[in-house]
Amino acid sequence: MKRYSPKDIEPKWQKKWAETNLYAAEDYSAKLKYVMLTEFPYPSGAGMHIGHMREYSLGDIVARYKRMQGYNVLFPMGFDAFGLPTENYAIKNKITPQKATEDNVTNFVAQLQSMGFSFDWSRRFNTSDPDYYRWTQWLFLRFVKAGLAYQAEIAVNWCPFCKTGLANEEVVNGRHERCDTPVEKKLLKQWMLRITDYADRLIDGLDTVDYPSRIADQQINWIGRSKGAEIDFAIENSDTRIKVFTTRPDTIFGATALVLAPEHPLVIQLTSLQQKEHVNAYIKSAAAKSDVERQDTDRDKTGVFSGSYAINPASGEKIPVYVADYVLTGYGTGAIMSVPAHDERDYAFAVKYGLNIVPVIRPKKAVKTASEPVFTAEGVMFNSGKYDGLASSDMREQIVKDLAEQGVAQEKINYRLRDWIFSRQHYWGEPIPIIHCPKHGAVQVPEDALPVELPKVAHYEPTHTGESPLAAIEDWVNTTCPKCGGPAKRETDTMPNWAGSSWYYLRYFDPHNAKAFADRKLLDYWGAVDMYLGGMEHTTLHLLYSRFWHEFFYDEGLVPTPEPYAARRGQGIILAADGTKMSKSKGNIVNPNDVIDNGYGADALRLAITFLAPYDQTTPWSPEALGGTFRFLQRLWTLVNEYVESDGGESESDDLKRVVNRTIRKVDQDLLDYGFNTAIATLMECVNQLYRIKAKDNFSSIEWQWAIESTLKLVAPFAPHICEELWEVIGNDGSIHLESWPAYDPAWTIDQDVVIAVQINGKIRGEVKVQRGADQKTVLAAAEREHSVKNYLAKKEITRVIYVPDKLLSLVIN
RNA sequence: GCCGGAAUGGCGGAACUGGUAUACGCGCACGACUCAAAAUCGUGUUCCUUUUUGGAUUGAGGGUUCGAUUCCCUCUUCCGGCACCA
Repeated sequence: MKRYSPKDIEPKWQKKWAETNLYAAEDYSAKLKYVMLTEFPYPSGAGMHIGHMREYSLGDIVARYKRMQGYNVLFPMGFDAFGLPTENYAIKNKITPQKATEDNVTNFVAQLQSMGFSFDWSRRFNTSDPDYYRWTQWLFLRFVKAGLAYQAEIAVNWCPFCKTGLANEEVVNGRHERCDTPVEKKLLKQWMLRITDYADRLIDGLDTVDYPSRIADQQINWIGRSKGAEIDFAIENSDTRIKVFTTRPDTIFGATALVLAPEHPLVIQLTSLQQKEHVNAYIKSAAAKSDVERQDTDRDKTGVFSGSYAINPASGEKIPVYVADYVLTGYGTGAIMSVPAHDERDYAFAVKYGLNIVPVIRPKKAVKTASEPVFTAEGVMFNSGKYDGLASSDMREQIVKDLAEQGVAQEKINYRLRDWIFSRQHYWGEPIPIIHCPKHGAVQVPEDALPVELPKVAHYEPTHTGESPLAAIEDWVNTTCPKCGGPAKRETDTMPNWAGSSWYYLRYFDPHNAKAFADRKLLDYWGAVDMYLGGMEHTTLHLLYSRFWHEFFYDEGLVPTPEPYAARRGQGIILAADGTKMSKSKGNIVNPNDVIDNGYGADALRLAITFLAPYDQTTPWSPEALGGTFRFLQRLWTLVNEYVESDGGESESDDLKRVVNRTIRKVDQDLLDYGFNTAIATLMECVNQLYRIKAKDNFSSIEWQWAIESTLKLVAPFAPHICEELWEVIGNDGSIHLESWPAYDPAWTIDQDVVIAVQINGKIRGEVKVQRGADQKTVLAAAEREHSVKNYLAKKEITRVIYVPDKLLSLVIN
């Protein structure tokens, strides 16, 4: 018998699968389609570590399982090639980003192939291919045409290290999520996408798809829909009105001040002569603060009196107008009514500046203990004129209605979500297909002139000026206006790296189409992605962005489904063995190729990654796990080879049928539930059991052939190389991966005899073996004969008997 | 502060709608094979006490129940997300 040597068999089958294009998906098959999508990787210089391989291993298991179940499976792979890391890598290595991408992709493909994943490589593309980004540009122009892409001069989050503007989603705690540099504000004219128009759809659409609640909740949280009202406050001795947003109109009688963000456009106008100096100084100091400082919630509230007064439209009271930077510009109206008695922040501010604190809501039930200074819950209104004695929750809308009749209020929904800043001041991205004409303004590049290709140049380093390096490439920038033919300049900003990934799954359906981003008939055939597996860290970035694009495309009639992904799952992160994140700087990255080259092979690695923990759980890597999965494969290898070499008689074991039928049932169920780790445990148990049975039984030609073949089929999605090899060893032609998934006979998954646990006063005191389906009387009689039980029953009276058929007998005695 | 998730042997983890807690794997111990080691195979392995018997045990405390890892209440710790969003 040959030894199990992955080094010999794995490359052999990888080559054969590639040559026969074994895993190619068919367009328009009579079979049911199944699109298994795993997030495509960013081809960095560092290569992939085993964390990446978790995602693809899981996707591959499902893809192979579905294929064996008779689905026409599309399991594609491509590369999300545009973006900063490649640009930085290229600058560092003094090569072009094009070359860097090519090198990195070659490396990535080799890594993926050495794992034996069943991707349909014929559909592969890079988002940086002009044939691909042509359609990214084309789709962007659809946003422009629909008025969902617009230019605005705004204070963007600027990363001084990466030298580019960033989207809201890319800033975490005031820092750039990729490089951890604190972001600055920079006033730039930017292209924006109106994702806020889709805020409600992005929330409501979640009801129609199968996402884990933590993913859905996170998106809902991020969008941050809150219902409230906008209320106008008149300024004393002036026609000016200040609009505030509040979710608690019911507390309006307690509003004892108006507070404006320092950036509010009316601040200057409202500032009195005496206060001018103070207010100007305050605005200046607020502007000097970084986002990190301003977002620190522990910070003392600061502010300054403007010198003006407003009139509370409900109470008619005169209240002071303050300027304070705890009020944010860019959310709501940038102004609030301050209700110190019922809001923690307003309370802290009021205490510091000596503002009136007027309670207007009290708890429904009188509380004996001293009430807290701030009462933020619902309650009963008082100090509130005609609303006194009514429930605050009931009156919330009524007050708005009443104020609306006076023309000073309206209902309003606000979102935390901001529009998506879509311009980046870098070379390595899709050029924004716009030409700026002195006469016609921003003109769209005509469809037949797409793609607007990136010029191939030697120098593309980012600038400090906020301008893209493309601006310096004169013969590219200077062009003619598509409308009038006069001299014009190209837009020099590029798209963010989230652009290409916002629609890539659609391109897999028709990757080589030169006439459209994808043929409509193919889009109709493949439909929504059936399962999308990816990282939790993309929930409020890529996943949200691509849902937005897709929902827009649906409205434009470009795609057949309102949502892109019918189901989504997020795999957990694999940490280093010490429980910290794998990172290049710590040098604790585990490279899958090292594991493979060490002799364990891809199959053992795939099993180890999957067996480690539930797929969605963050878990530390354990190198020892490889030993276990390798031994399992070795045992499988030996078992099958011994079977081939033996010439037994008839099988005399019923256990054989039982074990295999039960294994099929359990693995089936586990794969349905994504219980990959328990599926592998079941397979290990199965092989162990087969060894035990074999020791007492003959290897017969029929029962054992069925048992061995079924077992191999069950293991095949998890460890594809060894099963393919053993499939050949036992004398089969063709690939095991195109075989049909084994079915089980339910009759053979149950035992004739069952062991029944006997509890006495809640404690297990013994067990009895009876026939399946035995009645209570029989079991009780058997239990009473059982000597371990007998002692407890002596001289006692059984007061109650609970019998769970085939499982347990519970006796209560006194 | 708000939203979500988790806590089970020395370790990773298992346990269906409340029904024999610790499956599977790692590690460890002992044994077989070997001159020896590795590899492989076999046996054992929650803890305490013990010859057996017995007792305790799923982060802590309480509750419901014949019976709770599972349901309810209170609390602790950890992880992820959001956060001066009015």
